[in-house]
Amino acid sequence: MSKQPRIINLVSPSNHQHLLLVGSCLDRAIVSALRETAEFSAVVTDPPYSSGATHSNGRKATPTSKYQQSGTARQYQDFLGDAMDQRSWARWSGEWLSEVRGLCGPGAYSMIFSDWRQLPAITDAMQWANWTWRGVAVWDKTEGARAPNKAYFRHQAEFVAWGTNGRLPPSFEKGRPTAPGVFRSSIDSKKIHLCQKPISVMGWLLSLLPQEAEWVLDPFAGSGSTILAADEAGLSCAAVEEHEAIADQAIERLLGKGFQVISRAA
Amino acid sequence: MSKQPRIINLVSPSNHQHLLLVGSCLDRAIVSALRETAEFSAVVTDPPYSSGATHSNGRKATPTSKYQQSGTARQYQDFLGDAMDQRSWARWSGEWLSEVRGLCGPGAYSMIFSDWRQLPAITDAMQWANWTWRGVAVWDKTEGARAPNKAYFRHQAEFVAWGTNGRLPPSFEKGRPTAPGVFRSSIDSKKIHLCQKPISVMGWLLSLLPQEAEWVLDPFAGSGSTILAADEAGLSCAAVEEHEAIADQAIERLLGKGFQVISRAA
DNA sequence: TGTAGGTATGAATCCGACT
DNA sequence: AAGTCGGATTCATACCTAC
Repeated sequence: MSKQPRIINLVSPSNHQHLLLVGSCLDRAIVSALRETAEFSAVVTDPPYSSGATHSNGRKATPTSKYQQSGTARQYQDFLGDAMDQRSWARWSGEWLSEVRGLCGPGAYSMIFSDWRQLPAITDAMQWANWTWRGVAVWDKTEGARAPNKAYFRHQAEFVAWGTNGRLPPSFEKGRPTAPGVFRSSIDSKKIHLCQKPISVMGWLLSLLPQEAEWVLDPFAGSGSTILAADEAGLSCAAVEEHEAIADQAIERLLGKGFQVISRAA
Repeated sequence: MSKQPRIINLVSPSNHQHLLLVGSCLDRAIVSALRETAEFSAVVTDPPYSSGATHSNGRKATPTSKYQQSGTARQYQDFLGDAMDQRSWARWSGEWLSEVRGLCGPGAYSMIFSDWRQLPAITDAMQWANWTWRGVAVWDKTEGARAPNKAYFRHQAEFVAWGTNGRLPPSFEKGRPTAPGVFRSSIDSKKIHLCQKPISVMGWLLSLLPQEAEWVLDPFAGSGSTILAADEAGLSCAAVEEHEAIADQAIERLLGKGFQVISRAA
């Protein structure tokens, strides 16, 4: 990993600052750049799942061939970190969860997407990394999910393991609505990333944050949905993406929404 | 445990046979009575969760003091098996899951309710007991259920870890609709058991079974919702309940629905 | 039969006081 | 000091009663 990571400084039409860092969230230079940025109020992210490994060729396949149905025209960039076995994945998850917790203030939230298969591993990893695990929220993808088999319940949900860095954040406004534990939203039909989350889903997660929250961290940025949702919620977001080509796609998406690049380092 | 467990033989208005066995599903006499009954097509159950909060209430002895909000007037029977720590609970779950698998035919389903906290433990236990874990279905209790904390996502879902005894059941009818992975249904307002599941929810689970299925097993019967749902689905159900008083409440409920006792053993 | 208003409820959770 | 106990909190919903 380079000593001087590529860092793109962005400003949104509504005048919030955001950061895109190209590299690994476990890289020392990235971590110190993040530490200089802010004390984060939340980690909201969708890590690579490394799932689907009942058969060995499921594990060997690249993500796009594994997760896309045959005949799908759209091509996605393969993303990194998806070929580990489950134990390595849990261990690796514990490491980045621990690393990002060090960048968070007390009472900060972590909200980590997971499919059903990795849910036990991610909740273990959260606890190893000293987050207080507090629940599992559900994104119901509704009709968009396909059934592999009539003998199956449709895998139409994704899960969000969530917790806090120690005690809960102290202050909450009166009259604030409570956040639902199940959120229904179909998958975006126009995606630039295989696992792209709808902005409404990311917005639902961010709705839990207290009013004082300022900065949100997404160590696996992908197409940048967290940045867009954070911006809508009046928050700033630092997003890390390891894959150059995916980071470029994210920047393109943000520029298309009227974001402007203020500076690039390295 | 007695050598001669109490066994109640019931017949429903639609003329299906059901069995209620009073005792533990790990008791030898109960297990051999079940073995003589049938080869089961599914295990559908809602075991005691032995769950609880991060704080002191979690260690309180009785389910009603743990799981009911303070200040509620409604009274329920406390049930057994809810005071284990997490390691014992996982181990115990593995044992009964293994025991009941021995009573099932190839391709039989297991569908086990869990709250968010025990979900990783129950999926581990399923796998230890040699069930093939195939997914997590979600019962969305809708807006009605809530924990009064604004810093929380509402704990409005219960989860169903499900799998099969080896390969999937072979034959499925053409044109059969697929079963949803998320099912919305509010809690029954008139419950006789603290954890009573709506019959519609149990019916959703049973809708996955192949047409040839005949007998369903519920090792933690509680108020007998599985029996009622099985009867509606044209299945027979053998239900085991350890707590005498709760078994009596279940019988009363079934008699109220027009079920008749044909015979009682012991 | 329909509508409006009142009330009890939730497989909790937190905090602080007490032993 | 660590463990235990008691009471406050929360709001959308379903159900009941009154009209």
